[in-house]
Amino acid sequence: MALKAGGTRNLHARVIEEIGESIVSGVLRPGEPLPGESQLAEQMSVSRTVLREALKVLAAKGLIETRQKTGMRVRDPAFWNHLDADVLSWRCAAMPTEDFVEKLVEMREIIEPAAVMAAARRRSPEQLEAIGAALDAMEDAPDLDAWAAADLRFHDAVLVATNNELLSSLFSVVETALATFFIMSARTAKNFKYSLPQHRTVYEAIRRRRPNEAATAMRSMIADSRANMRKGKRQG
Amino acid sequence: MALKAGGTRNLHARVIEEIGESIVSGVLRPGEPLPGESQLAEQMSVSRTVLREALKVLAAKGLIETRQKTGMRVRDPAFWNHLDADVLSWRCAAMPTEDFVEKLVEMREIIEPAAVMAAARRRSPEQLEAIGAALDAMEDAPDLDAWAAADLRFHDAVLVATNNELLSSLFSVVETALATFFIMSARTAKNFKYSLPQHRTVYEAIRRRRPNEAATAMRSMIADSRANMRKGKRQG
DNA sequence: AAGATCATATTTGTCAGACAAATGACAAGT
DNA sequence: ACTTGTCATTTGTCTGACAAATATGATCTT
Repeated sequence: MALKAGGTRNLHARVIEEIGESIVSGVLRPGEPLPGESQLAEQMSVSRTVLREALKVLAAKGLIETRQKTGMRVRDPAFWNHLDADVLSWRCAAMPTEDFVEKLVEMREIIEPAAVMAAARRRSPEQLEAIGAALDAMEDAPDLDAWAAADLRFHDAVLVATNNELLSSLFSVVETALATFFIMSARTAKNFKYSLPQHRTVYEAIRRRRPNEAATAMRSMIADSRANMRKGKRQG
Repeated sequence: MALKAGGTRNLHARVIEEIGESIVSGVLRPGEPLPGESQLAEQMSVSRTVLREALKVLAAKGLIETRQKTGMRVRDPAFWNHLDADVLSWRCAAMPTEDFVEKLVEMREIIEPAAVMAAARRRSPEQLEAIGAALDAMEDAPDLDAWAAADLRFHDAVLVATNNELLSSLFSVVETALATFFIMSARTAKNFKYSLPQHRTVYEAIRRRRPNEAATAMRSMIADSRANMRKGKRQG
């Protein structure tokens, strides 16, 4: 959610990020043995205690594997928790290749139409209202940033309305990763197309409990979003 | 993947599991402050060092939040990494309610049809062969366990063939959680319906690069699987 | 010479105690 | 009533030590 300020975090957080990024970005290759704890701790100017706390977290994310005497090794990417928010963000920071963005967009194309269908069936009145509030915020948005923020809230509200926390959790992970690219693209796209009418169509379909209508509207919305990204890419 | 043997793991692993399960199962309610580190460490008969390593991991999973002076608090479930393999498995251990299984099945219904479509478009020859190998293993399966294992390999091979590690990662998390319920159900279902023909249809559709055929076959497969679970439930 | 067995050194795992930094709570002053 | 400052408590970090595991190489056996 909030952008991480790089300066005043705890030490282990910095260590986690530094090593994690090195692994995800490919600086540390899979199978490669890392230096011993003592050595690595000294190298990073932290105590072994702090380093170990960081290593445990990285192990929990599936990035490394540690055995006594052998030391630590970078695990094969197949074992990484790709859906971990940190892993994903490190990957975004390191690998802004179109290939990866495509994978994220593909996830979104799978999740969101299914999500609006579920939301149309199961949303509560309060959840519907939350979606409507985000929609209003988009209409009143003074600038692009406010619009993007409200848009995110809109999609988030829809996902919450599915009443399936696995689904909303998945979306939040994917979406925060996509948001960076999205904002980037929106900024560069001169003739950016605000897809408010489609948002309203989605909202209405959810309100009237029409799963199929909601899904088709959402699909066309995503198609536009994709087009916007392409446009931004060409101009950037 | 492998079942965790409870006995000889490292201390912090045990602490992680114990606290994590307590949180996910609801014994420790959200917002509730945990005892201080020193006290908690003594209470669990481990050093503060070990306890802290465990707490960092739990914090990385979004389960707890720690601030100086205030201590630790259990975070609201909205912040949990529901897609974390551990969180999910703890939840399965603690909450075998039908409600939760429904959510898992819903995820599967969303993921798999989309996945086979992607696989039909992008699979490599090697990936196709892996799917076929799993299919053969299912045909030759001597007992239910072997059949279930091969079935899992089949679905896994399909997901890998999407060439989208986010998708396969998601599936592996959901599926391992579902597997426990699935095997349980299969055991109790006397007239269990082996859906091999449908598996073959899926395979053929992927081989011939027919996304839509693959998707419909997969959908009917999942529908049968769901019916089997219901059947098992009634008889168990 | 080849293989099995064992000793050892190295590395992670765990522990205990200390101090630093942050911060909520409360007292004091305006 | 509000601000300010002190204080105590809790987490954050460091250090050094020992236990447990195990890869490596030496030694012994065949």
